[in-house]
Amino acid sequence: MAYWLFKTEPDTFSIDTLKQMNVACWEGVRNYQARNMMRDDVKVGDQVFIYHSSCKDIGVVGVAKVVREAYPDHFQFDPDSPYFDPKSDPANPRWVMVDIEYVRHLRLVTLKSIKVNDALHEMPLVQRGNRLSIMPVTEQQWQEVLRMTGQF
DNA sequence: GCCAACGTTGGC
DNA sequence: GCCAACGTTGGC
Repeated sequence: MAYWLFKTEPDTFSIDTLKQMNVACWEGVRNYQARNMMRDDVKVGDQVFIYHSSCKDIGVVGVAKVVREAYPDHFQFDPDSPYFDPKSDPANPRWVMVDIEYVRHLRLVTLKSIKVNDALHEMPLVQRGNRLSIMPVTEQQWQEVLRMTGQF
């Protein structure tokens, strides 16, 4: 079982929305590196940190788990969707999504606190210029973030 | 709102 | 294949 971190802007989709829906598809990833990880490496049962970006309280806010592996993201074919990609061929879809299920909220672990934690300085999240919306998390990093919540 | 960093696009 | 222009991300 692997660990991941998924970024989301809470104004668009938050951990609270995920809790309400219980299971949600993770649509709208339009970056090849992130897509390749979703397509090849994200497996049912993997655990996911939900991270809020571009907002007041930036950081890790909860946990989800993967319940369905990569399948075509249908929003790429919807001209009314912000995720529409006119260059994607329906016979060979360019973008995929996975489904995740809500597990729990966490006490906010801020980006600021992650940045100053030596045990976490190798997380792609805090590496210079990183903009990946989906990234792997090691077992040690996962445990350290959970520890930082003070809940475990 | 600003802007640094980075990915993508398209002309050549 | 190069690279300048452009668009996006995302913290501040």
